[in-house]
Amino acid sequence: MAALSRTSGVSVPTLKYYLREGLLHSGTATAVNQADYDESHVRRVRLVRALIDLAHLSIADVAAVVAAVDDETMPIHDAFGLTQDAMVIGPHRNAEQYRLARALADGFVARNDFHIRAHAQVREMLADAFVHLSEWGFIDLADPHHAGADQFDALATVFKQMAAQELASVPETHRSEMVEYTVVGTVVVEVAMAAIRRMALEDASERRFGARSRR
Amino acid sequence: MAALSRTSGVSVPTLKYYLREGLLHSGTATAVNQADYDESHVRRVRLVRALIDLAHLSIADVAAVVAAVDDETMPIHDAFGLTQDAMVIGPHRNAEQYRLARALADGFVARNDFHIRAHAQVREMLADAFVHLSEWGFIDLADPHHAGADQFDALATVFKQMAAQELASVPETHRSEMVEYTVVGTVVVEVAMAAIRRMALEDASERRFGARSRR
DNA sequence: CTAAACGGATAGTGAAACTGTCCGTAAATG
DNA sequence: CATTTACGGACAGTTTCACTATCCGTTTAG
Repeated sequence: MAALSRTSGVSVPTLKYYLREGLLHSGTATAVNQADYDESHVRRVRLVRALIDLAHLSIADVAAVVAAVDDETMPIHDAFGLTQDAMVIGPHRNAEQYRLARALADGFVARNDFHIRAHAQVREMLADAFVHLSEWGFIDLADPHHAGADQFDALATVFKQMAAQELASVPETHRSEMVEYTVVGTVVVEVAMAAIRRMALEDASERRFGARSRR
Repeated sequence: MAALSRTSGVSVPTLKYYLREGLLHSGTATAVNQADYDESHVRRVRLVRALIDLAHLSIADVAAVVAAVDDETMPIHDAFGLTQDAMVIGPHRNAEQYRLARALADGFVARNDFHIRAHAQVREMLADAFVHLSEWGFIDLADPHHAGADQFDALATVFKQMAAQELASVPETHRSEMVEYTVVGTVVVEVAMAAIRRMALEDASERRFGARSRR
């Protein structure tokens, strides 16, 4: 366990805590007070830290994700869906404003032929984002063909291609490793994309407002 | 204040707490025990909740953002840069692995002609994401022309166009409103994009793995 | 043979984000 | 005019979360 702590950079007490909370499967016992941790444990700790540090998930949500990863009877696609639901950002869900946004989100899904579950939480994630966007005047909930709509549809096309490529590159190994790979891909690429977009925004801000800074 | 609480959906004690922590400017006092809150306060609470709920910022980080928003002497572009630094996700920053990733990130910035500050925290955000990506075999830190590199360069091009359009649509109003608008745009559009990408991933997962679920 | 390390159980800690209570004043109501 | 109600401000209390520290019996290396 000390070795696992060293390679993962997580303290031994914290590893024990993860063990208790079901985030980490126990090692194979070699004696009453000795256990071996292998490569799968290293990957697991990395997964947990990625979900906590990058996706800001709570311990309980991470537990839900790893439960889906570890359930060997659950097909890959179903496990992936469950993990996606656990990782959703933001619910607001008050008022009829939300219902409008939800309808807009469902329309978006249908228009772009996304094959996703009817109750996929990501629909609410998008609807919530729509609520915020409308509150600030980025979009108009009442108008399905608002200014930004084609912008989002264009993104849908780009992301569909990228996602197909990403899923195609998932190695055909053991089921749980494949689920882990897709889950990590979801959150880490998301952060990388966010970083690139923020760079583009700072660049654009420099081009539009930079001159004012240099009096 | 009760009215502000009603329209914003945030409890009165919480608003008082935000007032104490400097997240909310006080209203104009009409008497010793009476203060008026206007539209700017509603927007401010919305901004705070967006940063907390969507960007997962801590109260302290939100305070840093609103300080930049409120400092009327600070040019828009500088304020935006400060807020970007406060919103960064993820630092890892251990080992030489990180230095490699940072070099890769800087190369990416230069190659795509991003005009961003040399010490912009978003560089570390991207480098951190690169570390995670390499740990899982998505990219190879040693090889600057790894498989995913052109993928990211393509995103850079797309995001540059989107960012230019987004910044161009910032209304020419008061300085602080313009900064608020860009900050909110950063985080909310990010969530919307993440949702769309996750939809694309679930869609791709259905196409690749769905058949296995239906035995 | 002894001392350090191990795994497991349980209790404790510190920070963060609220929440509840009290108070003096002031406006609204009858 | 009297009284109830709401207000803003100060400050103490609470809850949750993510760890962290301490014991304990075993075991294994020196």
